[in-house]
Amino acid sequence: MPRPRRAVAAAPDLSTRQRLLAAAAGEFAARGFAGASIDRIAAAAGLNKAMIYYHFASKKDLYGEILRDMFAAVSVRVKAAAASDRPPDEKVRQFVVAIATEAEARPHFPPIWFREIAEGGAHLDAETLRHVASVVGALRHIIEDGVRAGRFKPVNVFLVHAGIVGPLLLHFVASGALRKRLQKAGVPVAENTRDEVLEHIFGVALATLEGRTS
Amino acid sequence: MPRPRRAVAAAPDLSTRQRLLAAAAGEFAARGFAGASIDRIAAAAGLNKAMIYYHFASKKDLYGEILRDMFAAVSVRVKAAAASDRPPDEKVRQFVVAIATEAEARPHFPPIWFREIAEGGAHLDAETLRHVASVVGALRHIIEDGVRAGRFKPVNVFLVHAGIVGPLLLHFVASGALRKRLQKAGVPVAENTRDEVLEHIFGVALATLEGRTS
DNA sequence: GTCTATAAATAGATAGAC
DNA sequence: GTCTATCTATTTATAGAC
Repeated sequence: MPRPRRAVAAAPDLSTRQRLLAAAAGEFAARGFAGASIDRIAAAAGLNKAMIYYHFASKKDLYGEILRDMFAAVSVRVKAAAASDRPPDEKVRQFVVAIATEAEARPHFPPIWFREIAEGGAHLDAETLRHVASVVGALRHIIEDGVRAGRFKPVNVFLVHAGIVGPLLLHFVASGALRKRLQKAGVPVAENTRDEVLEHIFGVALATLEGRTS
Repeated sequence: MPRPRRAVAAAPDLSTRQRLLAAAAGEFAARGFAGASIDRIAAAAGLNKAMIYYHFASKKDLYGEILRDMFAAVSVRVKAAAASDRPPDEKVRQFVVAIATEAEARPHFPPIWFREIAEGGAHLDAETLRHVASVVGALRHIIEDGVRAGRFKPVNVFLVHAGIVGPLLLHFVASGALRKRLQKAGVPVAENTRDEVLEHIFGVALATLEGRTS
């Protein structure tokens, strides 16, 4: 049911804008920034490409908005995990769940993240970089709290971060087209449920932090 | 000092071909398949773009050769690890070292691998897919041997694989431009040596296989 | 807000001289 | 083997009608 009347005249049409953002996310995920086509994005949104330049300043700006949304969402959820009053191991679990939840909410997230890593973060603007930084920062706080509580060893943040994010993104990305391709090549791809994978990754991170991995 | 005379007339000029392959690897790593430009590859090799079509059938064919070289090299080294007569834990260490060694021998390897994962392996031909499959297969054999010897628990291959390859590639990629970008954003990027990272990843994999992570 | 038409640059690929 | 010149399609982006 449509709202009976527009509240204010100036408000931009969110529906069109978000259709463009959704179509763009799919295109950037499938082909990368340089390979994505403004024409294809517009067509996928059922619109004309002139509409993209009506709503966004440039292809780079459009891509930047998608990146900002992704990392802002992760940042918020991860900081909430770090700020919770649960014990250290539960915070680590929440950290893993935070990344998984936002990745699942955006199918384009894992592939775009992978590509952005491959490009050395070339398209991350200052604000997005702060969000990325705050994700690592939140994990560092979780570890430091655990160390203070006598539960964790002071393991390097980047090793823990890579041990969580690497396998997690790999799982989500490999659940798609790559899985089918590998199956056709004779690789017996196992059926891990989402919860099994999360529990495994959490268990590995906890073992690392509790000093059971060396 | 140039060789005094060409041995056989038909032999293709390997030097030029390999200059093109090296330049292409850099371009594909930096911009992805769709974003890479034949013109830029030729210019980076100090040659003309017509030379690319003299040595390769198409852009896709050129990219395919780079992918095949990468995964063939990893496959060979990983199968050697699986076939060695060392104890199970040493085979796991060799598996980690195998991936790291080939990644270090090719700076373009980690970014291209990440991008190919993001694209669902869209550019992997049948032969390259067999190489990828054999990497997972080798790890599966290592795990099965360890289980038979009573040293490992029967952990899912893909979980172990993701736990090794994810963090490893992340480390190599994040050692480049991304590290500098994050440092400028205020993230105190730690200085992990190559050996520390490898030892950590090996330790985590071993803990997983020995059932110390749950 | 949405469209068509178009500009201007660049893409992959080929022809043909040397 | 290596080059210049060129073909054709596609690219990002804009102008201007409605």
